[in-house]
Amino acid sequence: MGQDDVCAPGTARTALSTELTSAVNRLQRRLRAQRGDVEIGEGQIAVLMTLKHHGAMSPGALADHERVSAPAMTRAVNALAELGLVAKLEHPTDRRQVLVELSERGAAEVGTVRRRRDQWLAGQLRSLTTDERATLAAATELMTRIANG
Amino acid sequence: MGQDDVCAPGTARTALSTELTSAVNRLQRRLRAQRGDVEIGEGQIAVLMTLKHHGAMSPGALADHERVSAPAMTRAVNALAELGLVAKLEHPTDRRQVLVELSERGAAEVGTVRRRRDQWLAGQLRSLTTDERATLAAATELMTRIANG
DNA sequence: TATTGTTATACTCTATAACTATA
DNA sequence: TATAGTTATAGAGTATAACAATA
Repeated sequence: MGQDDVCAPGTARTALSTELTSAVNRLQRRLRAQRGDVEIGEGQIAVLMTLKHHGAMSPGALADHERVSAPAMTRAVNALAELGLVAKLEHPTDRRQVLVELSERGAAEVGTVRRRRDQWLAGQLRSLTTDERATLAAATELMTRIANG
Repeated sequence: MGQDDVCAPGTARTALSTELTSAVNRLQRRLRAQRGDVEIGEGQIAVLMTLKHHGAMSPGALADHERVSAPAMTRAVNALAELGLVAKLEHPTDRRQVLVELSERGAAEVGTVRRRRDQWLAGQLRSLTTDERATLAAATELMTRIANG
Protein backbone atom coordinates (compact mmCIF):
# COMPACT_ATOMS: atom_id res chain seq x y z
CA MET A 1 0.00 0.00 0.00
CA GLY A 2 1.03 3.61 0.17
CA GLN A 3 2.30 4.74 -3.17
CA ASP A 4 -0.96 4.01 -4.95
CA ASP A 5 -2.76 5.84 -2.28
CA VAL A 6 -1.15 9.22 -2.59
CA CYS A 7 -3.37 12.15 -3.48
CA ALA A 8 -2.70 13.41 -6.96
CA PRO A 9 -1.45 16.99 -6.56
CA GLY A 10 -3.88 19.52 -7.87
CA THR A 11 -6.80 17.28 -7.20
CA ALA A 12 -7.64 18.65 -3.80
CA ARG A 13 -8.50 22.26 -3.18
CA THR A 14 -5.02 22.83 -1.82
CA ALA A 15 -2.75 25.79 -2.51
CA LEU A 16 0.26 25.43 -4.77
CA SER A 17 2.55 26.46 -1.94
CA THR A 18 1.37 23.51 0.12
CA GLU A 19 1.74 21.02 -2.67
CA LEU A 20 5.13 22.31 -3.70
CA THR A 21 6.39 22.12 -0.12
CA SER A 22 5.12 18.60 0.19
CA ALA A 23 6.65 17.55 -3.14
CA VAL A 24 10.02 19.06 -2.27
CA ASN A 25 10.06 17.36 1.11
CA ARG A 26 9.14 14.00 -0.32
CA LEU A 27 11.52 14.16 -3.23
CA GLN A 28 14.39 15.18 -1.01
CA ARG A 29 13.67 12.34 1.40
CA ARG A 30 13.55 9.90 -1.49
CA LEU A 31 16.77 11.23 -2.98
CA ARG A 32 18.54 10.86 0.34
CA ALA A 33 17.22 7.34 0.84
CA GLN A 34 18.05 6.33 -2.71
CA ARG A 35 21.55 7.71 -2.69
CA GLY A 36 23.73 4.65 -2.44
CA ASP A 37 27.19 4.53 -0.91
CA VAL A 38 28.30 7.91 -2.05
CA GLU A 39 30.99 8.49 0.50
CA ILE A 40 30.36 12.21 1.02
CA GLY A 41 27.23 14.15 1.87
CA GLU A 42 25.02 16.41 -0.24
CA GLY A 43 26.44 19.62 1.08
CA GLN A 44 29.96 18.44 0.46
CA ILE A 45 29.19 17.56 -3.14
CA ALA A 46 27.73 21.02 -3.56
CA VAL A 47 30.98 22.53 -2.27
CA LEU A 48 33.04 20.52 -4.74
CA MET A 49 30.83 21.62 -7.63
CA THR A 50 30.99 25.25 -6.56
CA LEU A 51 34.76 25.13 -6.35
CA LYS A 52 34.92 23.53 -9.77
CA HIS A 53 32.83 26.32 -11.28
CA HIS A 54 34.21 29.27 -9.36
CA GLY A 55 37.71 28.27 -8.39
CA ALA A 56 39.14 28.70 -4.89
CA MET A 57 36.94 30.52 -2.38
CA SER A 58 36.93 31.30 1.33
CA PRO A 59 34.70 29.25 3.66
CA GLY A 60 32.62 32.35 4.28
CA ALA A 61 31.99 32.87 0.59
CA LEU A 62 31.09 29.20 0.24
CA ALA A 63 28.67 29.47 3.15
CA ASP A 64 26.97 32.46 1.52
CA HIS A 65 26.81 30.71 -1.80
CA GLU A 66 25.29 27.54 -0.38
CA ARG A 67 23.21 29.50 2.12
CA VAL A 68 24.31 27.51 5.12
CA SER A 69 25.81 28.75 8.38
CA ALA A 70 29.52 29.33 8.75
CA PRO A 71 30.00 26.43 11.19
CA ALA A 72 28.23 24.06 8.82
CA MET A 73 30.64 25.09 6.09
CA THR A 74 33.65 24.67 8.35
CA ARG A 75 32.58 21.10 8.95
CA ALA A 76 31.96 20.36 5.29
CA VAL A 77 35.31 21.78 4.25
CA ASN A 78 37.16 19.88 6.97
CA ALA A 79 35.53 16.62 5.95
CA LEU A 80 36.57 17.22 2.34
CA ALA A 81 40.09 18.15 3.39
CA GLU A 82 40.41 14.93 5.39
CA LEU A 83 39.44 13.00 2.28
CA GLY A 84 42.07 14.90 0.34
CA LEU A 85 39.50 16.37 -2.05
CA VAL A 86 40.21 19.99 -1.15
CA ALA A 87 43.12 21.88 0.37
CA LYS A 88 43.02 24.79 2.79
CA LEU A 89 45.48 27.52 1.91
CA GLU A 90 46.55 30.71 3.61
CA HIS A 91 45.09 33.84 2.14
CA PRO A 92 47.97 35.84 0.61
CA THR A 93 47.17 39.18 2.27
CA ASP A 94 44.55 38.62 5.01
CA ARG A 95 45.70 36.13 7.59
CA ARG A 96 42.22 35.74 9.06
CA GLN A 97 40.96 34.21 5.87
CA VAL A 98 41.37 30.74 4.44
CA LEU A 99 41.20 29.75 0.80
CA VAL A 100 39.64 26.45 -0.09
CA GLU A 101 40.66 24.94 -3.40
CA LEU A 102 39.99 21.67 -5.17
CA SER A 103 42.90 19.26 -4.94
CA GLU A 104 44.00 17.35 -8.01
CA ARG A 105 42.12 14.34 -6.73
CA GLY A 106 39.07 16.45 -5.94
CA ALA A 107 39.02 17.84 -9.45
CA ALA A 108 39.40 14.34 -10.87
CA GLU A 109 36.67 12.79 -8.75
CA VAL A 110 33.98 15.44 -8.55
CA GLY A 111 32.37 14.30 -11.77
CA THR A 112 32.33 10.67 -10.71
CA VAL A 113 30.89 11.42 -7.31
CA ARG A 114 28.19 13.61 -8.79
CA ARG A 115 27.20 11.05 -11.38
CA ARG A 116 26.98 8.31 -8.78
CA ARG A 117 24.78 10.51 -6.61
CA ASP A 118 22.52 11.39 -9.54
CA GLN A 119 22.31 7.90 -10.98
CA TRP A 120 18.91 7.01 -9.62
CA LEU A 121 17.25 10.32 -10.45
CA ALA A 122 18.75 10.36 -13.94
CA GLY A 123 17.13 6.97 -14.51
CA GLN A 124 13.76 8.24 -13.35
CA LEU A 125 14.05 11.26 -15.63
CA ARG A 126 14.77 9.02 -18.62
CA SER A 127 11.30 7.56 -18.33
CA LEU A 128 9.65 10.98 -18.66
CA THR A 129 8.65 12.62 -21.91
CA THR A 130 10.70 15.40 -23.43
CA ASP A 131 8.01 17.88 -22.48
CA GLU A 132 7.98 16.69 -18.91
CA ARG A 133 11.73 17.08 -18.68
CA ALA A 134 11.42 20.58 -20.08
CA THR A 135 8.85 21.38 -17.40
CA LEU A 136 11.20 20.14 -14.71
CA ALA A 137 14.10 22.10 -16.15
CA ALA A 138 12.04 25.30 -16.11
CA ALA A 139 10.82 24.56 -12.58
CA THR A 140 14.38 23.91 -11.46
CA GLU A 141 15.26 27.42 -12.48
CA LEU A 142 12.24 28.85 -10.69
CA MET A 143 12.90 26.91 -7.51
CA THR A 144 16.51 28.03 -7.45
CA ARG A 145 15.37 31.62 -7.91
CA ILE A 146 12.91 31.29 -5.04
CA ALA A 147 15.45 29.59 -2.79
CA ASN A 148 17.99 32.34 -3.38
CA GLY A 149 15.57 35.27 -3.54
CA MET B 1 27.29 38.56 -1.65
CA GLY B 2 26.19 35.08 -2.50
CA GLN B 3 22.72 35.22 -3.91
CA ASP B 4 23.75 37.26 -6.93
CA ASP B 5 26.57 34.90 -7.53
CA VAL B 6 24.63 31.70 -8.06
CA CYS B 7 24.99 29.95 -11.38
CA ALA B 8 21.87 30.16 -13.46
CA PRO B 9 20.65 26.60 -13.88
CA GLY B 10 20.85 25.38 -17.42
CA THR B 11 23.74 27.67 -18.16
CA ALA B 12 26.46 25.16 -17.42
CA ARG B 13 26.74 21.85 -19.24
CA THR B 14 25.24 20.09 -16.23
CA ALA B 15 22.65 17.31 -16.27
CA LEU B 16 19.06 18.02 -15.28
CA SER B 17 19.31 15.45 -12.50
CA THR B 18 22.14 17.41 -10.90
CA GLU B 19 20.39 20.73 -11.17
CA LEU B 20 17.11 19.37 -9.91
CA THR B 21 18.80 17.75 -6.91
CA SER B 22 20.56 20.99 -6.12
CA ALA B 23 17.38 23.04 -6.49
CA VAL B 24 15.39 20.69 -4.26
CA ASN B 25 18.07 20.72 -1.59
CA ARG B 26 18.34 24.48 -1.61
CA LEU B 27 14.64 25.14 -1.65
CA GLN B 28 14.04 22.74 1.19
CA ARG B 29 16.79 24.35 3.26
CA ARG B 30 15.31 27.75 2.57
CA LEU B 31 11.79 26.62 3.43
CA ARG B 32 13.01 25.19 6.73
CA ALA B 33 14.95 28.34 7.58
CA GLN B 34 12.07 30.59 6.57
CA ARG B 35 9.41 28.70 8.46
CA GLY B 36 8.69 30.88 11.45
CA ASP B 37 7.47 29.68 14.81
CA VAL B 38 5.26 26.94 13.51
CA GLU B 39 5.14 24.80 16.60
CA ILE B 40 5.20 21.43 14.86
CA GLY B 41 7.54 19.95 12.29
CA GLU B 42 7.10 19.25 8.58
CA GLY B 43 6.41 15.58 8.96
CA GLN B 44 3.80 16.25 11.61
CA ILE B 45 1.97 18.73 9.41
CA ALA B 46 1.96 16.11 6.66
CA VAL B 47 0.35 13.65 9.07
CA LEU B 48 -2.37 16.11 9.99
CA MET B 49 -3.15 16.79 6.34
CA THR B 50 -3.25 13.10 5.51
CA LEU B 51 -5.65 12.43 8.36
CA LYS B 52 -7.82 15.30 7.23
CA HIS B 53 -8.06 13.88 3.72
CA HIS B 54 -8.25 10.17 4.51
CA GLY B 55 -9.74 9.99 7.98
CA ALA B 56 -8.36 7.84 10.78
CA MET B 57 -5.47 5.56 9.86
CA SER B 58 -3.02 3.27 11.61
CA PRO B 59 0.56 4.44 12.20
CA GLY B 60 1.77 1.82 9.76
CA ALA B 61 -0.50 3.08 6.99
CA LEU B 62 0.63 6.63 7.73
CA ALA B 63 4.27 5.57 7.54
CA ASP B 64 3.66 3.95 4.15
CA HIS B 65 1.80 6.97 2.91
CA GLU B 66 4.49 9.42 3.96
CA ARG B 67 7.27 6.98 3.07
CA VAL B 68 9.03 7.23 6.38
CA SER B 69 10.04 4.45 8.74
CA ALA B 70 7.65 3.11 11.36
CA PRO B 71 9.66 4.53 14.29
CA ALA B 72 9.69 7.96 12.68
CA MET B 73 5.91 7.80 12.43
CA THR B 74 5.56 6.67 16.03
CA ARG B 75 7.45 9.75 17.12
CA ALA B 76 5.45 12.08 14.91
CA VAL B 77 2.14 10.68 16.12
CA ASN B 78 3.21 10.84 19.77
CA ALA B 79 4.26 14.44 19.42
CA LEU B 80 0.89 15.31 17.87
CA ALA B 81 -0.95 13.38 20.58
CA GLU B 82 0.91 15.29 23.29
CA LEU B 83 -0.23 18.51 21.67
CA GLY B 84 -3.78 17.19 21.64
CA LEU B 85 -4.03 17.41 17.87
CA VAL B 86 -4.63 13.69 17.33
CA ALA B 87 -5.92 10.83 19.47
CA LYS B 88 -4.75 7.23 19.51
CA LEU B 89 -7.62 4.75 19.62
CA GLU B 90 -7.81 1.01 20.00
CA HIS B 91 -8.51 -0.87 16.83
CA PRO B 92 -11.95 -2.50 17.18
CA THR B 93 -10.92 -6.04 16.18
CA ASP B 94 -7.11 -6.26 16.12
CA ARG B 95 -5.54 -5.33 19.42
CA ARG B 96 -2.07 -5.00 17.91
CA GLN B 97 -3.18 -2.07 15.84
CA VAL B 98 -3.72 1.55 16.74
CA LEU B 99 -5.95 4.04 15.01
CA VAL B 100 -4.83 7.64 14.78
CA GLU B 101 -7.54 10.22 14.29
CA LEU B 102 -7.66 13.99 14.21
CA SER B 103 -8.96 15.48 17.42
CA GLU B 104 -11.47 18.30 17.31
CA ARG B 105 -8.68 20.74 17.98
CA GLY B 106 -6.49 19.10 15.36
CA ALA B 107 -9.24 19.41 12.77
CA ALA B 108 -9.77 23.04 13.72
CA GLU B 109 -6.09 23.98 13.63
CA VAL B 110 -4.67 22.04 10.70
CA GLY B 111 -5.62 24.75 8.23
CA THR B 112 -4.10 27.50 10.32
CA VAL B 113 -0.87 25.63 10.90
CA ARG B 114 -0.53 24.83 7.22
CA ARG B 115 -1.18 28.40 6.16
CA ARG B 116 1.37 29.73 8.62
CA ARG B 117 3.95 27.27 7.36
CA ASP B 118 3.25 28.16 3.74
CA GLN B 119 3.04 31.90 4.25
CA TRP B 120 6.50 32.76 3.01
CA LEU B 121 6.39 30.51 -0.05
CA ALA B 122 2.90 31.68 -0.98
CA GLY B 123 4.26 35.24 -1.01
CA GLN B 124 7.12 34.26 -3.28
CA LEU B 125 4.74 32.52 -5.64
CA ARG B 126 2.56 35.61 -5.86
CA SER B 127 5.41 37.47 -7.51
CA LEU B 128 5.64 34.91 -10.33
CA THR B 129 3.72 35.04 -13.58
CA THR B 130 0.70 32.83 -14.17
CA ASP B 131 2.73 30.74 -16.59
CA GLU B 132 5.49 30.28 -14.09
CA ARG B 133 3.04 29.12 -11.47
CA ALA B 134 1.58 26.67 -13.98
CA THR B 135 5.07 25.32 -14.62
CA LEU B 136 5.61 24.82 -10.90
CA ALA B 137 2.24 23.14 -10.52
CA ALA B 138 3.06 20.69 -13.31
CA ALA B 139 6.52 20.09 -11.88
CA THR B 140 5.01 19.48 -8.44
CA GLU B 141 3.03 16.64 -9.87
CA LEU B 142 6.08 15.20 -11.64
CA MET B 143 8.24 15.43 -8.52
CA THR B 144 5.61 13.72 -6.43
CA ARG B 145 5.37 10.97 -9.02
CA ILE B 146 9.14 10.50 -9.00
CA ALA B 147 9.30 10.54 -5.22
CA ASN B 148 6.60 7.89 -4.96
CA GLY B 149 7.59 5.84 -8.00
C1' DT C 1 35.57 47.55 17.02
C1' DA C 2 34.49 44.67 13.10
C1' DT C 3 35.39 40.53 10.55
C1' DT C 4 36.79 35.60 9.67
C1' DG C 5 36.82 31.35 11.04
C1' DT C 6 36.41 27.80 14.60
C1' DT C 7 34.72 25.28 18.70
C1' DA C 8 31.07 23.98 21.81
C1' DT C 9 26.60 22.65 22.20
C1' DA C 10 22.06 21.28 21.10
C1' DC C 11 18.13 20.17 18.28
C1' DT C 12 15.48 17.88 14.43
C1' DC C 13 14.82 14.27 11.46
C1' DT C 14 15.70 9.90 9.99
C1' DA C 15 17.18 4.98 9.94
C1' DT C 16 18.17 0.05 11.55
C1' DA C 17 17.93 -3.40 15.04
C1' DA C 18 15.95 -5.36 18.99
C1' DC C 19 11.91 -6.00 21.75
C1' DT C 20 6.72 -6.60 23.15
C1' DA C 21 2.21 -7.84 22.36
C1' DT C 22 -1.04 -9.88 19.54
C1' DA C 23 -2.62 -12.72 15.67
C1' DT D 1 5.72 -17.72 12.73
C1' DA D 2 4.20 -13.34 11.09
C1' DT D 3 2.59 -8.67 11.94
C1' DA D 4 1.92 -3.93 14.35
C1' DG D 5 3.90 -0.95 17.07
C1' DT D 6 7.41 0.68 20.20
C1' DT D 7 11.95 1.45 22.34
C1' DA D 8 16.90 1.89 21.99
C1' DT D 9 20.49 3.65 19.62
C1' DA D 10 23.07 6.05 16.20
C1' DG D 11 24.09 9.16 12.43
C1' DA D 12 23.50 13.10 9.33
C1' DG D 13 22.67 17.78 8.98
C1' DT D 14 21.82 22.14 10.73
C1' DA D 15 21.68 26.22 13.88
C1' DT D 16 23.02 29.71 17.56
C1' DA D 17 26.30 31.36 20.88
C1' DA D 18 30.81 31.95 22.53
C1' DC D 19 35.58 32.26 21.40
C1' DA D 20 40.22 33.26 18.98
C1' DA D 21 42.94 35.54 15.76
C1' DT D 22 43.48 39.25 12.76
C1' DA D 23 42.29 43.62 10.55
